[in-house]
Amino acid sequence: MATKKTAARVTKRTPRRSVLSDEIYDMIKAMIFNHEIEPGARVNIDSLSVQLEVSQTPVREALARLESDGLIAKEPLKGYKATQLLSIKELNDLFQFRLLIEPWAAEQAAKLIDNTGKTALKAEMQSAKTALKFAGDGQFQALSEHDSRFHTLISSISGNNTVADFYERTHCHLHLFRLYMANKLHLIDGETRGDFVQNLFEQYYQSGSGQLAIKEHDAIAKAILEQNPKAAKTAMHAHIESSLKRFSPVAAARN
Amino acid sequence: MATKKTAARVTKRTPRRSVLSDEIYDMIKAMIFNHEIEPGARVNIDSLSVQLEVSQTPVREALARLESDGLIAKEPLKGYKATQLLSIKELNDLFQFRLLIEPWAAEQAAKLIDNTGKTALKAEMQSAKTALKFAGDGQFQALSEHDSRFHTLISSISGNNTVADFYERTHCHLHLFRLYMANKLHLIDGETRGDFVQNLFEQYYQSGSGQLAIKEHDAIAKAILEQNPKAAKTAMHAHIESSLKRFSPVAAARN
DNA sequence: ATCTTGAAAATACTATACGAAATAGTATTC
DNA sequence: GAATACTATTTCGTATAGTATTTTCAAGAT
Repeated sequence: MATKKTAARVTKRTPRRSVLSDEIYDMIKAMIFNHEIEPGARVNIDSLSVQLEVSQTPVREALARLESDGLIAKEPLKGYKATQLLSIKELNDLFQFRLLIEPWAAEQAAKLIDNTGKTALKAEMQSAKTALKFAGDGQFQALSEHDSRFHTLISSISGNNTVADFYERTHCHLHLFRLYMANKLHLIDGETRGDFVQNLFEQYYQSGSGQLAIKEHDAIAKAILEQNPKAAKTAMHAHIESSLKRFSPVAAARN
Repeated sequence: MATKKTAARVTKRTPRRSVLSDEIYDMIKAMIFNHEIEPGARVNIDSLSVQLEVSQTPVREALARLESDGLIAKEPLKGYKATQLLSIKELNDLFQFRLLIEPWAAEQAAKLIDNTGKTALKAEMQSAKTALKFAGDGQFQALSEHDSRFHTLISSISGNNTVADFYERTHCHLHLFRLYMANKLHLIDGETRGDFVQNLFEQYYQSGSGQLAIKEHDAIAKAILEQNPKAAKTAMHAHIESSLKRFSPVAAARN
């Protein structure tokens, strides 16, 4: 009988990856990320649960969390809808917030980094460079993902979990990626300001600023690895300001 | 016609206070706030729904939101439990974070405040003083609520909604109040270190530091009302550091 | 023609019951 | 005494039904 039970257990379906509602949360977030759910679009619980082939319960929990993340908004008795793209002011506010915490985080990271951290930081920079060489069409996405990991890594090395946590909660790379995608999609739709937008991206992200961002990351990483707090702080500050300058025209094109 | 419509709406049963799950969210948060749900205690969906006399659905949504607020932790397949009290490190991290954003917010507030803001700020200071005169037993709670409103107000006057939002999400007054209450309750339970704790609170919160905090608030409010950004920034910085000093021994007593 | 209005349809919200699966605790076997 | 098997409890997800509210839209009133 023991054998029988064991056999039964072996044949049993995979032991359950995690909690379904967490997976649904990630899935919906991804849908927002890549415009499967467009900014401002209504999010219907029923159709989502049908689409994802789960019941409403996990969908509801996921949406509740996404709401408190500020990624979707709830209007009582009217339902959820994806939040709009960042306005110019919101973009500025967000980057001002980042300017308050991230330069400090970089400074701390330079002070406190250990060998594990150094290895991780070097690895991230290395993998980013090789990935960006081949990314091709998905280059901006690859850049965005690297950017997210890079900043997350530094804030975690800072040793202050509260700061690291709040950086995460900005979901800034998600917001920036949505801005990028929104313009890109308009381009595909063949809007007349296509040339402007096209120029913007080719110039800023794929050839120009993509490389520029990596250069800025290099400067930050270098300062941290050399344990030079002042330099790390300045480099991070410069990077965030420079990044804001790159994104402002994109947001402006939509406001 | 318009009249008729209005009439019909009036006779109709109350248009529904809001969404139940929002109310439940507030209720559970309040239960955490005042130790009806103790730190680390398990939170059972079923019993909560029975206790609050609602079904499980709104409880689930509320708990999902509370989790992303960091007030409740979820262990997959084991359920929810209230988070522990802040450790010394967490307290330090939290206050470091506040030091990064709140002095800046005070500075901005001093630059940008308008008449509406001035009126609100004066009113808050005034009502706090009168409330604290009469509060008696609930003095610390009154102080805590004033503190929360005061800092929220300033961060909102700063004009940066992202910063204001993230200040809110620290739930710092809730965490501090829990620390306070935890010690207070132990006192009631008659623990032997009662004298120590008693002394701590009588000295720091009810007579001493309660007044001190108000004095510090006064200095901040004055600087902002006089539109002196530099002074506002330094005053806020000093206040947060001083506040941390007041709470550290409390947290230390529990770690 | 514009504006109400009011029913039908769609959707959000809540309640409830059930089942599958995992955890935790207890008993049993070797 | 340790590994195993069994039981109880609890979480997690599903399904479904019913109510409340918003939305839609076409007929009727101004």
